[in-house]
Amino acid sequence: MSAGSAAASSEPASHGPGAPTAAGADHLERLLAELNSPQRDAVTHGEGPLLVLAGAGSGKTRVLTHRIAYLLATGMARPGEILAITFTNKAAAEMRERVEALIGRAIRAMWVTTFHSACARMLRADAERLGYSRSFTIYDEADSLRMIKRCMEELEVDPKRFPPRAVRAQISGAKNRLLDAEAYREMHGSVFEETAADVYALYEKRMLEANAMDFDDLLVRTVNVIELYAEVRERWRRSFRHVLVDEYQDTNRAQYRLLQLLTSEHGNLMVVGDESQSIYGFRHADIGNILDFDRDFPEAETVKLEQNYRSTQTILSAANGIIERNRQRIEKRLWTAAGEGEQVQLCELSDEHEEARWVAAEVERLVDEEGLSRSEIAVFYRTNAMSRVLEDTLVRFELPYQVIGGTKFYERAEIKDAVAYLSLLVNPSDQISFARVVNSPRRGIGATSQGRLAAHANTTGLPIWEVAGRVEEVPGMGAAAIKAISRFHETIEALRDRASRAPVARLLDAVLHETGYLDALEAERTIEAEGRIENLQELVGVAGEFDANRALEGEGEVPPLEEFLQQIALFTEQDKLERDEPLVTLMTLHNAKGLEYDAVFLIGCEEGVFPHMRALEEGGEEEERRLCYVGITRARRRLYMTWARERRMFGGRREVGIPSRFIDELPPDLTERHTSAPARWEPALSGAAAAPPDPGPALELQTGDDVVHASFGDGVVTGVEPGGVIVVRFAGDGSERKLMADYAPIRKR
DNA sequence: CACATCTATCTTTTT
DNA sequence: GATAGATGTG
Repeated sequence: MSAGSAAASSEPASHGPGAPTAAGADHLERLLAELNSPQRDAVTHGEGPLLVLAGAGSGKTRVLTHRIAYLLATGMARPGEILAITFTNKAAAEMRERVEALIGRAIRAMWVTTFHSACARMLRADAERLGYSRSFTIYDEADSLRMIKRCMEELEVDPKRFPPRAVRAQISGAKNRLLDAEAYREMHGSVFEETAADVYALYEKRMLEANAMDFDDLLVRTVNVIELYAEVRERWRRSFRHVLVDEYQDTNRAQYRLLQLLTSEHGNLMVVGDESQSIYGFRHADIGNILDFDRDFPEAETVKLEQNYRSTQTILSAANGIIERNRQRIEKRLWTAAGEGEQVQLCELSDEHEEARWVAAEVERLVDEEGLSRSEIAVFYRTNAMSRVLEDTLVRFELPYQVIGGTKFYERAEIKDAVAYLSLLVNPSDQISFARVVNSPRRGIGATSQGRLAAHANTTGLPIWEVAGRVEEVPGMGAAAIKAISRFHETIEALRDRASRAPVARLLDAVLHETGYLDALEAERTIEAEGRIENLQELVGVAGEFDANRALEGEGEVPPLEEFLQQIALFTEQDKLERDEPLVTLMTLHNAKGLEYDAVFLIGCEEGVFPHMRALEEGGEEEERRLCYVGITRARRRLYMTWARERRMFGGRREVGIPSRFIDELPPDLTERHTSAPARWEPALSGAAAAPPDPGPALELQTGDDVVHASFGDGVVTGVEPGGVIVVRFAGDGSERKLMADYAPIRKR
């Protein structure tokens, strides 16, 4: 602790490590002793750009945290001069904690955040230069899509011919390449792209009027303001003399540009990443950023971390075997000092239900017989929809679990409503939030009246809230609507009066009561409404926590409500990952990045599912393979990969499952195959090229077939009913029973 | 204007 | 099998 404060109070050195004090030297030695040789090279790097190619599990967080501690301990940087960027808020919090543990004290002045949070924070200071107010609202994807639909309506674009989602994808893509509407228009020429350009132009106009930014805007506007204003540029460059970026392989062009703008003078940019784990290309992440780092920053030094501290050699060899097939990569081979470990278990099941049961049974076995904690077991799948069957099964097995991702807390209607109320208090121009809450609960302000309000706002250029304040002036507005809107306006105005002073939790509570929102829910008297009320209470709880933290840390410059809204707008699901209770964790492969578990199940390894058909169509085979690599390398000791011979997609169609190409790409001697037989799992030949296809799914039974039941003995099928139910009369006691053909322990004679 | 019912389409992955 | 949009009814 003494070393840390001594270093911090010294002046930042403009050169490499100076002569530390005796205590400092001791501290430094301890800091470096915990590292292997390439890790130490990275941590003790002097000034200038540095690329750390960190294979999975090679200790990249360790390198980052030690590097920061090193910068502080040597006096190369003061805490306020460091900007460290991570992928999720959770990763950021963890990194801050670990750095603080290393240097032995809290360091509030240091920025450790995500790209989006950092940008939001910078924009709070400078958005006014771009015509936004500092209290701009952050629109999530659903909000921004709503705005796009509105713009399309206004331009009379047929949403059947031009799906709003596709238009939004175009706009988002353009922004990520830092193209504004005009630049985009010049580069594209099809009818669709022309239309997208029109929508894009109007969208930008309406977003500015609404004082709102989408996720892409946060990055783009930050780049804009830094490019346009020399004083802003200078301010941030001076602030961030050392910039460190985690998961660099997932950065896009806008983020790259931002880093370039911030660091081009001093060149103190350290990026850590693994091109083999670049899995956000669909969101315009550019793997070229990491592949071409040494070209973009010619004086860059490169360090490769290949020793893995997480997994068994078998798991690493499996991962290497897969990723080797990619062309877009930098040669890198993971190795470990740990032993070989267990073979990779491959299992073919008849359908997704059997797959889920098999996974559940194996989880149970791992817990009961191998002594694993449930919290050390995870199941990964390609798409969120695949969690459903699994969840049903885990419930039946009474295995406590948590799902990360999927329908998120902050996407629930009631939560979005509550947040929209708060947004409207802060930002009266916010059209989308206005539209969301104006008639929720029902106030008799329907589509017609809302349309009139919006139209009047658009034609006069007045903020929607102004217009609502003078409804009488809106042409065509009926008397009842005028009254309802005026009342609504008064309610919100009264709440706004308190907004700047009151703690967020109390304000939210007042909002929910005084707008009649809670009353309406309570009046519903349904279980669903009760759940909603509970969710809202949880949100009040979140706000209370926020208030408490704020009181603890002292007030910032930003009003509490604004800060709260910004924080939850950029909150992600990973952030709430629970590690205390022993729960089996279910999530998509994308969510799995950066995590590790003793045992990992990768389900749905079928062509078309994983690799996903649409990804393949878009030429993303290599990215799918990287996704597989990410999944495999999450496992410490045990890895299971399963596929189903048949799977029901979107509630009906049966799809025939062919084992994923990734299964075939695994080195055969590392694997052990199992195939579902009607009753049991028999290990097949180890590493056999392909298990002989089993007699198909459930046995096909007809009336008159003779069957044997494990406990009831011989019987005859007397009926076949829909839903896989068969009726069997048993010879033993003459009883007739209904059985599930798929699940009952029966076989044909 | 609110609510119920029907339908088409959907599923990648998310800061 | 869920949801959003369209259509119909009171």
